[in-house]
Amino acid sequence: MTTAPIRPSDGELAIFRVLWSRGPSTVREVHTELSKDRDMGYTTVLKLMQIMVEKGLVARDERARSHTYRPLQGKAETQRCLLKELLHKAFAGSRRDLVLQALESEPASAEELEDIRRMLNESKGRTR
Amino acid sequence: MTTAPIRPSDGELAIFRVLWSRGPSTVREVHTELSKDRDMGYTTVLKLMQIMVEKGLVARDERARSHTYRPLQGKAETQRCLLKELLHKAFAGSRRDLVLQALESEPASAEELEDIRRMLNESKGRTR
DNA sequence: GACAACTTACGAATCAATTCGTATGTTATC
DNA sequence: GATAACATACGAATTGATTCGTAAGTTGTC
Repeated sequence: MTTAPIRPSDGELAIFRVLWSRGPSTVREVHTELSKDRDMGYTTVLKLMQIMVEKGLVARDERARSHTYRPLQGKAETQRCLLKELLHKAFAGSRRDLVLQALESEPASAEELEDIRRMLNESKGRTR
Repeated sequence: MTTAPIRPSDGELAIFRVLWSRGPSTVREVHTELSKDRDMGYTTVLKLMQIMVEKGLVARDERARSHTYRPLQGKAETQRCLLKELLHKAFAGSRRDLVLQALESEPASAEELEDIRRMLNESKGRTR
């Protein structure tokens, strides 16, 4: 991908979440999935996904009657984009502070902390 | 602080940043500070800070002609709030993924990585 | 006291995101 | 082929954040 990732809105992000986990999906499938969390109309999801096509966030396959949508931005890519934004807006660019608060943001399980510690130590030396 | 932190908007966050670093400040002081980054009118900042008073984000001391504003939410508190939100919206609650992407979001200096690693190892066992 | 400089208050325009109703077209089934 | 079920298209209302112009009050200086 040559273009920089675009910061999706909250609604768009919710749709991305579904597309990332399910793979290419129809509006109905996405709507069904999202309905588990919050209550929203079918056409609301449809409209959002149409807008995402316009913005180039997703591609639409119109061959079938029910169009299929597929994400044009990767998950990791988008996550980094959002994190970078927050890093600058709320942490004055200090990754250290961000990680610190991330670990205190909610009670972390011992395993989770250990997992992160391990991951970090394994990447020793892998500085870009 | 008994009340849960409120998620500030981008503009509000920019003002918080100034108040956190300068301490209680007047609108003029905040405006001067923010003007270094982007161009915005004085009354824009004033209005924003007035809204923040209404929302209970800042307290206003009206004794002097130029009112003085002081943040009612702490920095760490607010950062955790924002991170928690992003954690759920974009990382499906996986702190591990969040930390991972945070470290790859931009080239991290060797010292920075080392610093984070140290911090993490020192907190060994401090699971809440 | 008149004037310049500064302050707050506040209404209103703008913009993006979100939401949904309604219109319209397609498919399948009887 | 009529009907029900389901699809897309699209206009429009709503909401929240942001922006700023203008009015009106206060202060200090000549």
